[in-house]
Amino acid sequence: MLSERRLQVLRAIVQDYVGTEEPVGSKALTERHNLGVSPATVRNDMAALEDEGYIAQPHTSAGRIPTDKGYRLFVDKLAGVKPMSPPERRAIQNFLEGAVDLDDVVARTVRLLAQLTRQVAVVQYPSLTRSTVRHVELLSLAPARVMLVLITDTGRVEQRLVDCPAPFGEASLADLRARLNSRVAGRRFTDVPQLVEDLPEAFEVEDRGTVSTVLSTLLETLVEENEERLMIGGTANLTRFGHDFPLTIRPVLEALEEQVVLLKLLGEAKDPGVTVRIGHENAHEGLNSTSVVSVGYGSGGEAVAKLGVVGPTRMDYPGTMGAVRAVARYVGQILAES
Amino acid sequence: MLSERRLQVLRAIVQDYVGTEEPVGSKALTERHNLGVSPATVRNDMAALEDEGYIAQPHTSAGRIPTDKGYRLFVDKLAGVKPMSPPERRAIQNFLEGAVDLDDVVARTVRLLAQLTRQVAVVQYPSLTRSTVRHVELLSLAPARVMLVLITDTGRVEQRLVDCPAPFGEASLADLRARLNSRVAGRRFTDVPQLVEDLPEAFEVEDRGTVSTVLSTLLETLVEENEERLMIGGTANLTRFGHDFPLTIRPVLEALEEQVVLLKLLGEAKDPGVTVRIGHENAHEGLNSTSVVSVGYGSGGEAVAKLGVVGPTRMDYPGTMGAVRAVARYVGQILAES
DNA sequence: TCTGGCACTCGCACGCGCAGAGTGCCAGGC
DNA sequence: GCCTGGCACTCTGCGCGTGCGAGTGCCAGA
Repeated sequence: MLSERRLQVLRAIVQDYVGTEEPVGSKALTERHNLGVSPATVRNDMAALEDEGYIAQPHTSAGRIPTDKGYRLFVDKLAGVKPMSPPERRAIQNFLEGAVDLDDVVARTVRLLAQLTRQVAVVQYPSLTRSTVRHVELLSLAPARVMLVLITDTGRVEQRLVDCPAPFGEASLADLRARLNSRVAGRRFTDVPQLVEDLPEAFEVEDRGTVSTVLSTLLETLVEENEERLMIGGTANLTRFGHDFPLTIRPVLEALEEQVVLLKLLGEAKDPGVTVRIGHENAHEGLNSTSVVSVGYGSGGEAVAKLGVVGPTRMDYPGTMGAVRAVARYVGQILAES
Repeated sequence: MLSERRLQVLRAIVQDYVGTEEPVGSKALTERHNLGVSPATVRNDMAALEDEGYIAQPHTSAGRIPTDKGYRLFVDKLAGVKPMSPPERRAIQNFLEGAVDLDDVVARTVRLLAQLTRQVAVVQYPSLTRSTVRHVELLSLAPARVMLVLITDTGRVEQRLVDCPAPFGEASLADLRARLNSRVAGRRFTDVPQLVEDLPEAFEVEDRGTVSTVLSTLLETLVEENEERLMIGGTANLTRFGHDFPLTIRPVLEALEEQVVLLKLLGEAKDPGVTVRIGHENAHEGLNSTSVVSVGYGSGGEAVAKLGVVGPTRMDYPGTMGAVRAVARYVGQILAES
């Protein structure tokens, strides 16, 4: 177990390194933080911290920098979440309230997060897993062609073209529309399959094929919608990564383009609060020198999606966590209102 | 006017520089291209080309590199568009045909372009300016709340919530839906405003306010939709920019995030064929060291949107132009089929 | 008009040495 | 037992000078 002072030393190292981006030595530490002890003492503590794997030296006789393990301890034990100031909160709220539709909400959220944290922001579109169906619309485009429009309670709209195995009359279509909506409107996505299971039986034999086709398209759409979309922004902030960033930045850009990777990344965060994954804690190796700060957000009590930022492990964790948490909270409010 | 050989020298310089990324000297030129003359002669030609501003030396006694003006001449006079090989064409077609919906078409196109050109790809969503309305759907969500869903012939769906000034009955709603569709279905966006102008007059006085509100929301949506969306990809290719790229890459990333900038960029290309804007020809100064190769694409004869790539001025123009043109052609085909 | 030759100019890589920062360790003091 | 000041040591980074090589411009001759 580390003594109280050693923890303070670690905290000071993290703070200084995040600020200066340069390895920090014992002397500088005692000057900038009044720890009440001499550099020599700090040196001993640093040696101990290094033995434990919390800090490391890039090369002999340079200062120390925190390791992933060091950051982990810092985040877990040594630093809280820095709350946003009231003016910042107001700015966030104002900015988000200007949004005109869901796309705009997401777009604004991305910009906001990127600006506040000066890092790369990632925002997942509100998930439909927990969403409910608001309305299903069926439009006849041709005798054997139907357009299916799904509207969810989060305001998303998805459409699919359905080629019917047989011509389908307007009357049958209206019938299907009515039956379908009476069963699924207001219900959860996950409940829909069993709710419509026996629906084809209510129709004439010659229409059953078409009804089945429409239904299976609907189910596909529901599933597909769960493959979330997301939006990223603030990639220009990657240039602040470090001096050697040509090598670092490349895999990060590649990872950011793989939506699957990002979704998995956000998905891994299970905590109700802000989750931080540091360096090698990230499964994707392109992101081994980055940290991901993420949190769920949602209109009600339930989180319907996640958002977060990706930045260098050397980041201001308390500030970033505060910004991410605040933005998530206000986005949730906006979604609840609309 | 430059002699034939000097043009050949310029062409050789561009090709070598694009290949090696290093300033090219007179000796190397004569070795790699059999120009039939000695280095000394080439030197004279190079001096002339430099006087005319087609090439420059980064510093005294280094080789020459092409200037923007040199690339311009190269693109206009010295190089054609390199057609894709049949296997490449087949690969493009196969890849695009796997798309399930419009979003997927655009997403695949971006990936394809980025891969083929190894540069940053930008694809604009098919424009609605020339699109027509397929259907307008109105759904009653609450007594004084209507959801408006617009479906276009390109398969896009947009929805808006409308808060009505007064409660609006189901019957009136159905009436409005019918009248609206009979007027605007199949019509061009640009024609819609005058087509619905006198529509409120057909309704009872107490409903007119609501009808007007719905209509103006519809018109807003049409206009807003013309603020095109776009998708970008392949940003990881920016890392191949050059050795000094920290400074170069930053403004490019920033420009890429400003959709407005990109749209303007693509919009500037007026030619029916492939357009190339080189270095300082780009209005946005963050893109002064990049070239933009773009082309319109569309389902019919008309171009409904643009796509292109952004890369270093030192790029393989013939190959890039060929890839951009081929992708545009096949995307057009795919759109026409669906 | 082209060519070979020649002198010239720089940028760049290399080697060297120095200063500075930082460390580890040790002996002494509270 | 823990903290402190001192000291020797080890690196890295930087500035400087040098030599090399690539590339040029110019000129006289074919």
